[in-house]
Parts: sequence; C-alpha cells; structure tokens
Amino acid sequence: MSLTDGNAIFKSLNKAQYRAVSSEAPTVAILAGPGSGKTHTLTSRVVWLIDHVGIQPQDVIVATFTNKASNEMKARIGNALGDGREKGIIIGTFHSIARRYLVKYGQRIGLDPKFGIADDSDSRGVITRICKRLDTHLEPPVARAWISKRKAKGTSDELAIKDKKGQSVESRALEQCFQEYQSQLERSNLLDYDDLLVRCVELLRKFPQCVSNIQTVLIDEYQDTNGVQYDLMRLFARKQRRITIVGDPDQSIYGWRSAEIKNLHRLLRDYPGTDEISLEENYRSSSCILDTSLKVIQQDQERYKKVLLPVRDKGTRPVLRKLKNSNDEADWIVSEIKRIRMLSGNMIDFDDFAILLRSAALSRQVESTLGREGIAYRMVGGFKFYERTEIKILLDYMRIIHQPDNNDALARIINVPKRGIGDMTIKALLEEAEKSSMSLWQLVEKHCRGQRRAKTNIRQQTENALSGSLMKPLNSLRERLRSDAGVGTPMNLVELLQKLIRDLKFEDYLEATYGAEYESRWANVQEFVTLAEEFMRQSRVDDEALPTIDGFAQATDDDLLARFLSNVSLASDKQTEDKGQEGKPLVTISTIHAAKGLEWPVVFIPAVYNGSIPHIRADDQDEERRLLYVAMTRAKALLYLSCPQNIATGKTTELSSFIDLLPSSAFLPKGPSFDRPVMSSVAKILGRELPPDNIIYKVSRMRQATAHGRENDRNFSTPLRACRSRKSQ
DNA sequence: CGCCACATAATTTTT
DNA sequence: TTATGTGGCG
Repeated sequence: MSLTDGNAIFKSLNKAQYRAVSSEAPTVAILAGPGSGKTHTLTSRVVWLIDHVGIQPQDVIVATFTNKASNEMKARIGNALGDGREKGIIIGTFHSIARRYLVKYGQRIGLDPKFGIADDSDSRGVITRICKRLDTHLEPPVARAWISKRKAKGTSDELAIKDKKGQSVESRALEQCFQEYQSQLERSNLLDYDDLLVRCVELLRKFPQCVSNIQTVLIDEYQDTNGVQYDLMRLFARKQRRITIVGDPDQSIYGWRSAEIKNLHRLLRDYPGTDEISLEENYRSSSCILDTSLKVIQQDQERYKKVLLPVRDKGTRPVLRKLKNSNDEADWIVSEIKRIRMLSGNMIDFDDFAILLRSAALSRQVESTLGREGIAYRMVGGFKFYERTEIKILLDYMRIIHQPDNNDALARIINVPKRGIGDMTIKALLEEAEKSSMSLWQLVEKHCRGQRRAKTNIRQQTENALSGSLMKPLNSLRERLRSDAGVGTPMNLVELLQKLIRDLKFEDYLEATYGAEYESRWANVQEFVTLAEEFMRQSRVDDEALPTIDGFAQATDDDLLARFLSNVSLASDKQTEDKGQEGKPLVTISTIHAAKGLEWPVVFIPAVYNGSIPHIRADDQDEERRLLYVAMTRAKALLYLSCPQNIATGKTTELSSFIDLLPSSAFLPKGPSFDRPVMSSVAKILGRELPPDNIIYKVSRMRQATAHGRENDRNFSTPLRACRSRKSQ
C-alpha cells in the first residue's frame, strides 16, 4: 500500500509515522518527543485498524489520560472515518472506561450497580475523620497518599515482595486507616478513583468474557500509566495481545500519582517482539526553543535517550527575564503580550498566548493584571467549577437523592441550609448509625417516622426541620424520578434540579449566608442548571454503551442522574469550551500539568525559581525538570521564562537551578525587537501570513494615539471566575 | 448544644 | 486572599 492510497489522513504522515500506523506487529510502542505527532499517529492507527485491517469499532479500546484528550481523539477519528463509526469505539480515560464496565458487569463481583464515585474531597473528608477518630498522629494527606499508592501499584511483582512487612507503628496505623477507609466507602457504596481501576481489574480477572470481543487496545500518554492501569491494559488485551502505545518518558509528570516509567520496560519484557518505533522530527517548535529545551532535559543522566530533530526554522532565542517582584513580572508579561499582538499586526492574537504555571496559586498576579488591562482570559486547571461550595451542596443533594445511603454527603448537607443540628449531634448520629449498622439516612428517617427513637437527643424543632425540609422533599423527588411507579412521566434531570433549588429556597439561603455578594454564587447555580441541560441534550445512552456480549447478562447504564453525577466526578472541569462571551479570543492561563499535549505560538513560564520549579515540596527533582521541559516544549515560536527576585514576605529568590546551569547565551535578556525579519521568521514557523509593514505600522500608530483613552477598544468580557471581586489596587 | 463573630494559618500537580 | 479553630452568648 502506498502513502497516497486510501484515506486522506494517511497523506499527512511522514515515513516513521506511516510505519507506526501500518505496522503489522501485534504490539507497537511508539516513543517520541514532544511535537512529533504522537497523537496524530495514534488516531491514524485507529483509523488504519478499522478501515484497512477490518477490525470492528466496538472491538477497539482507546484509553487516554484526560477527558479532553479523549474527546479530541474521538473527534479526529470521526473526521477521518467520516461516517459516525467512531461512536462504537470504546474510548475514554481509564477511569471512565472502568466505570462503564463496572456499571455493566460489576454486580458479578458484588458491586451495587448504583455505586457512586468518591471524588477528592470525599476521600479527604473520610480520611481526616478516620485519622481524628483513631487518634494516631497520622497526617491525613500522608495517609491518603499512602492509601492511593497502595492501590495504584497493581500487581507489580517486584514491589509486592519488598513491601510485605510493614513493621513500624506508623505503618500499622496506616494499615488500619486503610481498612477503615475502605469499609467507610463500602458503607456509602462509593468507589474512589483508584477503586474504579482496582475493581475493574478484579472484574476482568474473574470474568474475562466481558472483554472477549476486544481485538486491539491503544494507549495514549503511556508514560503516565501506573501499575493498575498496566494490569488493566493487559486484561483488556488478553485475547489478542494487540496493543499500541505512544508515549515519551521525558514527559512523565505524574509520578506523584504513581505513574511508573518502568511500565515501558515491563511492556517490552511482557510482549517480546514489540515493534519499537521512534518519531524523531519535531514539527512544533523553532529550533532555538527546541535546543534550549533539550539542554534542560539532557541534564537528566538517567533518562532514556532519544533523538529529536527540529524541522522548523531557527527562530529567536527564548527570553529569560528577571523582574523585581511578581507584580512587575505580571505587568511585564501583559505588556509583552500587547506588544507582540500589536507588532504582528494582530497576526498573533490573544488566543495564541499561554501562561503556564507550576501551581495554580501563582495565577493571582497575572489574573489581576489581565483583568485590569481588560484582556479576556481562561484559566485551565486549578480551582474547578464543581468544587465551588454552592455547587457542591447541590451535588450532595443530588447524590443523596440518587443514593440515600451516602453518609458523607448527607452529613455535609444535613445542616445546610441551617436546620438546627450541629456538629456534635451529627457526629453522635453517625456513630449511632454505624453501631446499629444502618445508614445515617435510615436512622434519621426511622426517627422522624417514629419507628425507632434515636438514642441521640434530637430536639423537636430540629426534628421538624429534618422531616419537613429534608426527608419529605427528597423522598418526593426520588419518587418522582422513578419511571415505573407514580403517575405521569418521570421527572427529568433539569426539572429535578430546579425543583430541588426551589424546595431548598436556595436563593434565599445564598443571600442569607453571603449577603450582597451572593449574586455571583447564584449565577453559578444557574450555570450549573445550564450544564445539566446541556448534559441532557448531548448525552445519548448509546454514546458510551459497551458492546453486547452474547450470552452474558449485563445491566444497562441508563440512569441519567447516575451518569450525570459520575460525569461530574470524572470530568476535570466543565467541558464547555468557553470562547469568551462573543467568541473573542482568550489568553490561556494553565497549570503545566493541564497543558500537557497542547501547544501555543507564544508561551510564558513565570516564577522560574527554586521552590517553584523545582517545587519546594517535590521529592523527585527529575520529575520537576521534566515538568519544565514539558512547559518549554509547548511553545511554537516564542518562549519567555521569567523570575521575580522578591516574592511575598520579602524573601529573595534564586533562579531555578535547571535554568541556572545553562550558558547565559542560551537566552535573550529581554523580548526581541520584532522588526520585520524577526516577525517574518515567526510567521514562517507558525505557517501564517504576516500582514504588510504599512498595515502593522498603521495599527500600531492607532494604538499609540489612543493609548490613554483606550477604553473604547478594551473589552471586559472576562470569564465568570474573573468576576470574583478582587482588589486590583 | 447550636450559632455567630473573630482570629489564624495555609497555599503542587489530577482522574 | 479562603478554610479552620476558638470563645462567648443564647
């Protein structure tokens, strides 16, 4: 078959990519650096396997690391196949695929099909409670990390032996905490993120029939898989042992979540004859940017060495700028954004810029400066919509409607809005419920109905409130949701949510608790309703359906409320691509982690000092270096690093040692002049047309003329989260 | 026991 | 600048 045959998608492949896409080997490992077209190659291989090898879409599993990546891949595959067949492919994050299998077949391993997903704050809450109760000196975050590691390890043989004996007092306490935690979750019928994977492994070990149809498995961002995910991959592919992975060990930045670079060696060991293919051309970055980035990553002596050759022009050297403090740094970044935009004659617009941060908390200064200058932006990663308190309250209510035995959710909202029941009583009730092996809901309900007096003292007034404003409305909502019993059509998701908000008098509650500031909270609530509407409209049940296995009974995943709730827990954030209010281009602010796999023409990396990168609390220096490498290699044409010399509380900083080691000639001390030659090389790298000089000149003159009265061309279409009142001195 | 007001400490990365 | 803890009042 020649390169030009068949589908158009194959024309866009280079030689190595084509070889990877069309490899006949059962197992293919594609290892390649940033910007070498890994994802493109993987999607093309999916298309190849379906169109040329003849594998049925529903017999293909594609596991990605984030929802964003899986949505994008789905779209790209859909484009290439062109007839909607991509809908059959089992594609998603490991967690979402695992959830689907567990909903369908989980009953076989004793799982209640109505299981909920314990998100971060759920498990943090449970563990904090346990630590307090056990009265050990365990730090909850430490315990949590330990438990998660324990689960994520999978059956990595070497590790299993080494960790056999935990002898110290501390490890016994951890062990106990672990057990308590698991039984707490079980009580509330919850699985945490790790459990989704662990239980799915259990399911597939015991019932391999579930995946008996699977012909081939493809994994994106393989370097970020952990032990359980490796097990899962093997189980998915058990029948045909046909696996394709793409990854880059240099971009492994999830070690803290138990990702194991070793998985690469395990793959080569467990699947001898794997076709190893490397993609060595970088199509993304200017060769200057690539050079400097490689100088950073090459400081790692242990790394798996790979070739990465620039395809693009030389471009200009990255800029390394030292500023007095973070305010100056933010000011400088924003002025540089404006300057580039202007001097490129708007060839480079706001959506071409990204500001990549080691930690979300660093966004403050930049956000307020952008806000002050009227530049619209979007923040990716960091604080999440679903984690806002007002949204979480509503979510907890919905979770209880779906599943009354969720003790934690109930305990959180039993006094929100205030019903005259305090922490002491809640704690006592929880304990009583546990002792009598009931759920909190059952206990309270029985009490209110007079069927069983609770030992804990509940005042009459409180009891009335509990009965009238909690049990009754929720019971009635639950009833109206049922499709079988009851009169008329069952309530849909949005109606449910709206009725709930009304029943709770939620607007009044918000006003009472937040006073004049309540409006933005209420706006969030309304946005939440909109999201639910969208979810209802978009999600058809068969979108995520697993193929039917003959003669093997399965449950259906048709409970909209359940799907909405797990969607919320498994989505890093709301998926709405906010394009600014009127489609205006937005500057992107993102954590480095959330930027993985993406690229921008211009990238700023602020706060490049020791303590930030490498982060003060990080224990793996190499991983921190890789993080910086990932950030730098997101840039196509222009890369800016900066370092404030003083940070809060008057402390001075020192430049990140990853950068300090480089010769100073690697960087420009300040932004380049952007004369015609520089700009046209930028244009060439980006494959764009640079406006003629006279236009650029005209634009920039106009800007200067209106420089002090620029209210006119400012737009204040800042995204919702920027509206939080924030003093911008 | 519940609630409010006030002071205080904390602040990596994500499914 | 936001979650936690403490103290006093009803």
